[in-house]
Amino acid sequence: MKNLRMKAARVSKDLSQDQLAKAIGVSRQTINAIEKGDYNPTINLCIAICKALDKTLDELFWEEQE
Amino acid sequence: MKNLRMKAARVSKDLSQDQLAKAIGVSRQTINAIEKGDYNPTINLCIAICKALDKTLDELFWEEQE
DNA sequence: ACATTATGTAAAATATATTTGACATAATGT
DNA sequence: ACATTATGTCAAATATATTTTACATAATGT
Repeated sequence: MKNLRMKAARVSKDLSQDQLAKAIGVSRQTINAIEKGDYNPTINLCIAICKALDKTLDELFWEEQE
Repeated sequence: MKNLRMKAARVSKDLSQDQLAKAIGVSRQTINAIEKGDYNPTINLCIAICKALDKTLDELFWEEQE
């Protein structure tokens, strides 16, 4: 299950995976893996991603909301 | 930083740390550590906790909301 | 056509989340 | 006073998140 909401939020901020990774302080592969799915990041990393993208946990990581 | 919101949600469901742990399929120590704070659980575990307690990620793990 | 940036992916190493087993104490009920 | 449940905490072991290095390909611009 890809995380398309996260990818959309990143792209709408005009950030590459690499730029987002550096802004947060993790590797590009980690960002790539989270967007790709089948990954289980830590909550602190999710929170850092949310802050960088101006979103909340529910908006990016809670289950499909319509 | 203790997670008092999670503890409150658990207590209001009349669940012990041990009962919640078993319901989710993790160890009691993990639940204890998360409530105690200074812990960095994975997002999947957070989601499992939220579901067990009928809460969302923002309600239990997003920063202090007033 | 060439160079550059962005993305997808893999294997080995490292950091850290989680478990297991154990012990101590507080709280509650009988 | 005793038994039982709930919680707090620790150390060693195990599982897994994350990094590092590396290579391949798609997309874009010149």
